Amino acid sequence: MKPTSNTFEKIYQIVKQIPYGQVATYGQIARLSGNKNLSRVVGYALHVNPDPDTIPCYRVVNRFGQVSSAFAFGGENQQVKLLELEGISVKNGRVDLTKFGWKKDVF
DNA sequence: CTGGTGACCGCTT
DNA sequence: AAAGCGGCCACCA
Repeated sequence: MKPTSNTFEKIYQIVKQIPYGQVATYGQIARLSGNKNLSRVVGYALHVNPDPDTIPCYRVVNRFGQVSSAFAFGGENQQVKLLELEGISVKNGRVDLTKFGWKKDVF
């Protein structure tokens, strides 16, 4: 059991729902969580990342498809590497949300 | 207890 | 059209 706040749990739930080979944005997760302004808390939620095994925070990027610098959960290159391993082309730390953006509609 | 910050985004003027 | 500002939640000092 985790006395974690309901909001955090929701965020983790959404991030866990991110399919393979796709990336979601903080705003998107925040919106799906219920409050669009939760975007900030989303970042914090991944920051604590209590379950990096279930929460692929590396699949979460900002609205510009750019990976945050503070991410560095084990190496900025590691983050980009993981995305590339998923089949996501990372250009200069940037991802094409137009191609890899989490589109629930298409899926 | 209060103030301020933070892996952000959207809206208003 | 562009620019600036606020807002929500949680944690830290």
